[in-house]
Amino acid sequence: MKRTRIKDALESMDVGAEVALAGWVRTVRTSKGGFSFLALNDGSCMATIQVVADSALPNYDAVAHLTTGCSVIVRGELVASPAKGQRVEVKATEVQVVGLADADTYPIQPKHHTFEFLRQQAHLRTRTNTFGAVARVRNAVCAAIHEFFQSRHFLYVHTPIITASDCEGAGQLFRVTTLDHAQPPRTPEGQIDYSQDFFGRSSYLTVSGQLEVETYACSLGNVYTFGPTFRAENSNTPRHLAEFWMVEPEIVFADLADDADLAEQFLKFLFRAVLDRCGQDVAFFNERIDKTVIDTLTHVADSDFVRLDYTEAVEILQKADRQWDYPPAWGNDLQTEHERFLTEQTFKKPVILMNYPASIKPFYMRLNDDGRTVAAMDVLVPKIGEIIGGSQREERLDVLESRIDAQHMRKEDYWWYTDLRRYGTVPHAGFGLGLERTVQFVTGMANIRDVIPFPRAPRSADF
RNA sequence: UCCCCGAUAGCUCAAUGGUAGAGCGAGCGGCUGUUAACCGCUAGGUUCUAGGUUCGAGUCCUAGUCGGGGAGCCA
Repeated sequence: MKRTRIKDALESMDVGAEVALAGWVRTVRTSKGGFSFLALNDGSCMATIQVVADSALPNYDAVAHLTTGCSVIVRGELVASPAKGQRVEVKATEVQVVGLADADTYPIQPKHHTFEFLRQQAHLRTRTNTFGAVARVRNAVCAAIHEFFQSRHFLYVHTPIITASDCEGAGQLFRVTTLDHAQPPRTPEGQIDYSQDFFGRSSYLTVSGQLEVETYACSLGNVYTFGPTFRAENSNTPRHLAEFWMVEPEIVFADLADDADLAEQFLKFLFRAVLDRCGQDVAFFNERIDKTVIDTLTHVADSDFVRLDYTEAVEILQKADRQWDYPPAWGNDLQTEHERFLTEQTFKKPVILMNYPASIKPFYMRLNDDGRTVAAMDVLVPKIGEIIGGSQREERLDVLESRIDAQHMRKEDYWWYTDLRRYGTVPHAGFGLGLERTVQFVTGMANIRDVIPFPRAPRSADF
């Protein structure tokens, strides 16, 4: 059948049009006067369309007993609504009941549910206003990510999900193995012999596509990866997942300032795209979830990001008139309370913090001329905190190798990575943007587990 | 992993150590061009689990499980 999207019927079709709607019943209001009102949703938009079914329908008795969650196909005429609340409604000439939903057991009721409850019903929660809206916004963000980079001629690169490099330095890794856990092969020393494993060595799920994507950047120009990422950290917070999606652009013949400019343009593009294309959904979030979302998004999209050296930030924090749980000190990483103070109190807009102490950052970040800081950059936004982490990469072979040594890593594991510096090295830079944190920011959703379809977190891998 | 808080009807929540309730949802009836409609009636409970204190525990104590918030790690 050729379906009429409810969004089209509501927004752009003329009275008198014949429509064929298909979707799920949200609420039913039956009058004993011989007609029923069905509120129908098909996911194409936030709104439901009102279907008027009367007793002239041959199966009217069944229609009048529809309940929340039933699926139906409705054919009829789009007519002007005589009552307040909607421009148009559908006068049904046929209501085909496709699937019933037993009201005694169907978990989604036309009432408020907590997000904690709906997380246990993740397969059905997209039938609610909130999760339908989250899904549409997430889709819009993903489309905008590709648009932004494609329109700037960045090459989309698929970096591997499974990686054999066992020390990328970005957190705990999930091991990938086909060995028998009960009886793993052992080396003469009694260690598990991973040389007999599937890949002939230890392998893991990736924590970042950055090192691999640098190889494409250093031959094909500006590139980006966009895919799933895995961290085995025991993080139990509303901002962390064990499986999440990350966007990682890499730009060549570019330095940290170029990187920061790209990050700012990128975020503004994404926020503007959501405001322009998901108006109904964002309006819903602004009304029901976080009353500041639209103001914040608009403000961020229209204002210049602050650029601030780590060293200056520490000075600002030390002079601030407030008590810290952790007093700021040069050489320590900034605490969440510090980051939020800078972006929410001091500047009231996104802040790009740059040039962190080398001792607290990974080996691949470029050492600055002062010898004690690296060309790192974090973009901080209100409420979420760090949404982007990036850096200019160390392109000088000797400096890179000494940094690898200093962090007690094995140079031979990075032979291909250092080759990029050995042959035709170029200055380059990049960053990582957490997709879910971005969706959190634009929707105001407080818990990251509610902006990904099936969240994976410690002790939580249902569905 | 650490700190704090929580777990009672399908859902959202009440209940001084003394007979476990309400709203919503569901079923039935009434009413109505209705808007998460409205009115009435009915059904619906191992108060997370295991111990303990007490004449008596949803309530107090101990341990555990699960969930939420904060912190750390980070995107």
